Amino acid sequence: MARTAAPVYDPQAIEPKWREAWKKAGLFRVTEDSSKPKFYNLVMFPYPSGPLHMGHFRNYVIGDAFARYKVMRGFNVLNPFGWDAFGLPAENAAIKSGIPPRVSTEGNIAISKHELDIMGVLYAWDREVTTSNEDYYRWTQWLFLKFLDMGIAYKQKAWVNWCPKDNTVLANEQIVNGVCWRCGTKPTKKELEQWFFKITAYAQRLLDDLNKLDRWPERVKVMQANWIGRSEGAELEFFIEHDGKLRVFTTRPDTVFGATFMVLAPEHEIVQKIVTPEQRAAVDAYIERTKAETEIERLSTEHEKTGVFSGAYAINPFTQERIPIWIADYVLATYGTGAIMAVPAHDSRDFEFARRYKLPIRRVISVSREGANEPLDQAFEAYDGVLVNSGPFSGLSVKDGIERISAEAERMGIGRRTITFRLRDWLISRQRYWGVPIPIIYCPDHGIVPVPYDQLPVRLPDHVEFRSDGQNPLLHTPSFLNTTCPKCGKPSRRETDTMDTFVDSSWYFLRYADTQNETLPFDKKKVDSWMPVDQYTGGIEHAILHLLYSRFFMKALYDSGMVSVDEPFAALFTQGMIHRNGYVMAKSKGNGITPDYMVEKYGADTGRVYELFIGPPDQDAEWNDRGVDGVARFLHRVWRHVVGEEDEVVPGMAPVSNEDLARKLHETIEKVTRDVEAFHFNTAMSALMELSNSMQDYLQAGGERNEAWEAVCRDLTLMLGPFASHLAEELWQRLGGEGLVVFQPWPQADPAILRRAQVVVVVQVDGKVRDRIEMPAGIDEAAARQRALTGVNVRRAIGDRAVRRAVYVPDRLINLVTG
RNA sequence: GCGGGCGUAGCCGAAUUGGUACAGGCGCACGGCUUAGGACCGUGUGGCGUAAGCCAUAAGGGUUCGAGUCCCUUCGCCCGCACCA
Repeated sequence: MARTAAPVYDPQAIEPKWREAWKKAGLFRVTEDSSKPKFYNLVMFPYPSGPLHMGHFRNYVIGDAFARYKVMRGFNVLNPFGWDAFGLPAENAAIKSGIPPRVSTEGNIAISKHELDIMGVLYAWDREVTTSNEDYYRWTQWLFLKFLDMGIAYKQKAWVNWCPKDNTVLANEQIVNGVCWRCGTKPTKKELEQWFFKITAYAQRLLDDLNKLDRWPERVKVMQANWIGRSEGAELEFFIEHDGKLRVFTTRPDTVFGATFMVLAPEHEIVQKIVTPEQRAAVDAYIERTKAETEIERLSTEHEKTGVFSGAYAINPFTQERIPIWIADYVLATYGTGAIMAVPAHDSRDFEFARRYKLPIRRVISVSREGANEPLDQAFEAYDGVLVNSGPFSGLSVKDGIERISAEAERMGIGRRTITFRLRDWLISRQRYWGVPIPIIYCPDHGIVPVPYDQLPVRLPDHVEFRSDGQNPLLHTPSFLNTTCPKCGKPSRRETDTMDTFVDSSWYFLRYADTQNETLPFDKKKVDSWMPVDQYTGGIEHAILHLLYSRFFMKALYDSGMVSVDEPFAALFTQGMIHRNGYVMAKSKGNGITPDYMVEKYGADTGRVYELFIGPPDQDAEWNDRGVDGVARFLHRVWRHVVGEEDEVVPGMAPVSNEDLARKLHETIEKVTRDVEAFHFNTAMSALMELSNSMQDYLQAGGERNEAWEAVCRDLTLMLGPFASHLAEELWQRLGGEGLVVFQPWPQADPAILRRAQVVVVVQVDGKVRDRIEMPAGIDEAAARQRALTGVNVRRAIGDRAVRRAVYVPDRLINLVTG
């Protein structure tokens, strides 16, 4: 038992030098003119909040491992990183502490960078993008002006969601479960002049092109489709008695004969015009009441439907009946036309409302013509019925009824078929300081004047006074506020609103292609050579917001001719979150494991491999401190096998041949390759552990550390390259390998070695396993059957019955059927 | 309510196309090494049974030579949307 003084695995001693080596070798420093095929690998860039924990690192480790793997597979890999650096936390901190956002943000970036570095997560740092830097946000402003030119940026007075805590407006997408996505406060309503992007102009394309995204998770596409919310139907006009008309949107024009009243949203502008003197007091009181209600209360399905009669009547254009016009907050001002025709018999909400206010309910759809006048105890909403009580249309199917009544409304000049989307235009104004200034000037003579392109950027002043009342400091910064009109030179005022930070993140992946450009946001050729992103990895929380906005940007830029593809992300992977002690790992929960702790206790590689091994990457996973120990043991064992010289022989072990070990190696190469391509990193790590176990068996059975063994060591080392990257480099060097692992070709499985001479065929009798017999590979059915019948167990299981037939799966299984 | 997904050892989880259920890790047991160790190294580990074998993938049924995988019913859990006319 020779005990030589082989060095032990000491991660802290070896890791720093390999990080230096990668940087020195220019890992991920790329240009677009390469003979290799391009691969754009991207992880969602973060808001720089300072210290990172291992929960954050799942994303970065997956991205880093995949990028390194693709380099080894011979791709020219663009693997950039940056910082989504504008945003409220820095500004709120400034109000509390007085530290300017630019200072705290830069500090946080430095801290985060350090943590990425010590974990061996490396990027094309020469392409780093920081959205709060002038050389980035001037181009965000440039794109705003471009959108203005294209007519897809506009300013409008609107009732908007206002977060009283953050003191700013919110886009519809930023209200999650009825509360502010950032701070959880219930938003209120305010009527303000605001800037919008016309994302609704792209609704149909955003919906249709989801079909192109065959490498996106189904659930993300479903969420986006639901969010876009396309509805086919018709707009119909109802005359208001005495004066005017009312347009409604309905998906069920076939039920128009059952419209027994109308409902307006309280905010509908016609309300004030039609309300009668007798009802005025009641209507005003009702509107006041609904204003006081929060969005969450009003939108709840449990919320009992309330309303008030306006005093006015409309005429149902098909029945000529006088029907009352009500005002109720279950109708939303922002969807459709803000008004509906109520068909209580066939809409559960109208039904509930009619019951409460004793309004007539008339059935116009029935399963058959006979059941026409049976009373209903709930709305009949099904599409499989026939029209009844509908004049000349009675007897038609719902489908035909929709067609014919829509056509008739068009002929009468009171309606048209139309499509409505749930998606609203994107409200981008924010009444806050730490964001991209909207490049607009208000001139007393010329009104809204865009800042000319060549006068960009509109600089965000660093020295402002933060106010405890939360008001935008820009309003109180004369040097920013006061300017002159670009058209006439008169004293004018700047727009003080800044842009939603989701604007910044809607195009950062394009800037990575051309970060140094000083004349344009990006050069078309450079962007075209990298886009689309081949693999995008990030959190599911961006399923709608960021991913929808970026798709919109890409389509708008495609239309402007600035880019040649109209979908930004060809493949999307959304990783699950890491929990610990029952909670999502988070600084605020105090359950975070820091990279510094991991590096100090185990080394970066153990942390990297554990992040990959912890479970299926698309699912949430529980951090288990003992599981980390298991991974550490695995890496130590690999070291012992590859570097060590100790004798590991255990008496009595069955010998493992070099051939068997080589086959295991090539099976592993095949499996790890397939798993990594499919993002099954957990099973890829398992496969590497299995190979290590086989190497252990080989040594314990007295296998020599011969040339064949060394070949196994080399390929295992290469396969560890993307994952336990530092360890792999060290092993590679000790094995006498040339250059860096990350620049070696990924090992290839050799079919000749994979091929077995002998295979174990499972023998079943009537579907139950009775034997396993070694047979020559490629054996035909007749021969396999003959051999299968030789087994004692098999013969006993068959007994005196006859084998009626056999099902043979070549080289794997034969099932003898007696029944 | 609508839409999507899931249910496998004590725990996290494996299982191309329907073809040996439970790979890998944790935990546990035993052994080694140690003054000692909850460290490290090794061996074993679904249940019942002396064994042959039988039973096991939420529950029940179906299709099939064969079902964790496909179909139906029920139960449970998770996620998304939720008065969108």
